[in-house]
Amino acid sequence: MSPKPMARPGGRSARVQEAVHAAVRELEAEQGRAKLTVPAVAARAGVTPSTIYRRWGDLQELLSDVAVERLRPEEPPSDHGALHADLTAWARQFLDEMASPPGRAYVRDALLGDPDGSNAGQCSAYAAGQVETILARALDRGETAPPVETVMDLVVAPMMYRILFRPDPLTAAYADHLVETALAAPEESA
Amino acid sequence: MSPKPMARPGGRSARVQEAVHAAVRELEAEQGRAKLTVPAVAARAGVTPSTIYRRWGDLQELLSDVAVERLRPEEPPSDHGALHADLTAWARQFLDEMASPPGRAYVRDALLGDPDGSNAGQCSAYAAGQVETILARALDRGETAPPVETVMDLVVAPMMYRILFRPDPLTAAYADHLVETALAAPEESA
DNA sequence: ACCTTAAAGCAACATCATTGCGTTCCGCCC
DNA sequence: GGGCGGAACGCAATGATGTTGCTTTAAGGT
Repeated sequence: MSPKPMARPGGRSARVQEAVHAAVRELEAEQGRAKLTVPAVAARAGVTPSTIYRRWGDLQELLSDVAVERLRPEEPPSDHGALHADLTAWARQFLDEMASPPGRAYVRDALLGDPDGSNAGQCSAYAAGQVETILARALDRGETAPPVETVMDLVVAPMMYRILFRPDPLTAAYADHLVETALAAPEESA
Repeated sequence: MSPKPMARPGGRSARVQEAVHAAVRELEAEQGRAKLTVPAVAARAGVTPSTIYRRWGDLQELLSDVAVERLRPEEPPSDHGALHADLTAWARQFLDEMASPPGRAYVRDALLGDPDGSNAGQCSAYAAGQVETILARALDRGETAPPVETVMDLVVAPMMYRILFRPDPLTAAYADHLVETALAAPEESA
């Protein structure tokens, strides 16, 4: 649901949506979240506040929308020629991005203004898609690979849990450890 | 940080805090979250809105505060005489409570109004404490038990991840599966 | 019992959220 | 290609919420 279902996808609506999203990114970068308010975003985007309220409902939903867009992976995971190397590299990068202060903020925002959970589902789908790509490549090479669900449970979930629920810093070594566990696990799954 | 650090713990401050918390619970039960607003809570609690704004900052922090209180376990996990049975029973109950609509709401609230992450950390600490109790009992009996961190990573984290990021319903069988995995894991950890 | 001071009350003010109505412009069909 | 229907936007007024300085109360220490 990143871009809300637009009955009128082209032209002005699209321009407004882009302008508003850009305004959010700019204001966030310039003044931080505290100064982010619907009227402020509207002014920067050259739109009236009522437009934003009508399209997004409130600030949280708008931020959630923007956050999900930022969390969308921009390219498929890099190919290192072997499952273990691919997964390790991906997990490290994922942890790095998500555990960073901006990453944490995006995740929180995505979860926040999301009454039906569709934005959060989208985030999970992004990660699952990346993992899926890595595993499919491994199978293509003739390697044995665990199911996606196993990797989600053993690698992605622990990282996200710690990011959300624990203040402690996280290291690449932790990501490596989780990958080891996942690849050592029996091949069946939930 | 459930009860904010009160320089004046006794007497009126305590009464006000309790009244406000009670007002939140009542209004939430009576009218749902949509109608929950700071002035409304203040009116029900018999306080002025400014008191709430000063003590909690905004509605989200107040809700986070109340949510954490509700997530505090009320009793130690039940003792079934064996590690496997104890963990399975606890995991099922935990999943049941957290995956329910009110449970999801509390978790989200707790994460939400929590700039420094201390409330979220408290939630995690509650779960870790319960697990710790179960594992300590097992060791007392002479059973071998994995470290707390392993159980957090292999049982708690996957459940919370799915609760937060996926709309799909979760079953007791899933909790059982996670416990199996955790108890089958090698004894070392992160 | 007094003094100190954190915390609550009060009230005015600023800002934000909401809504009805008129206008614009997209997308479609003739 | 020109007009038609309707969705989305702009504008402006209104009500609700968030914010702040000053005053008053009462808890806790001396």
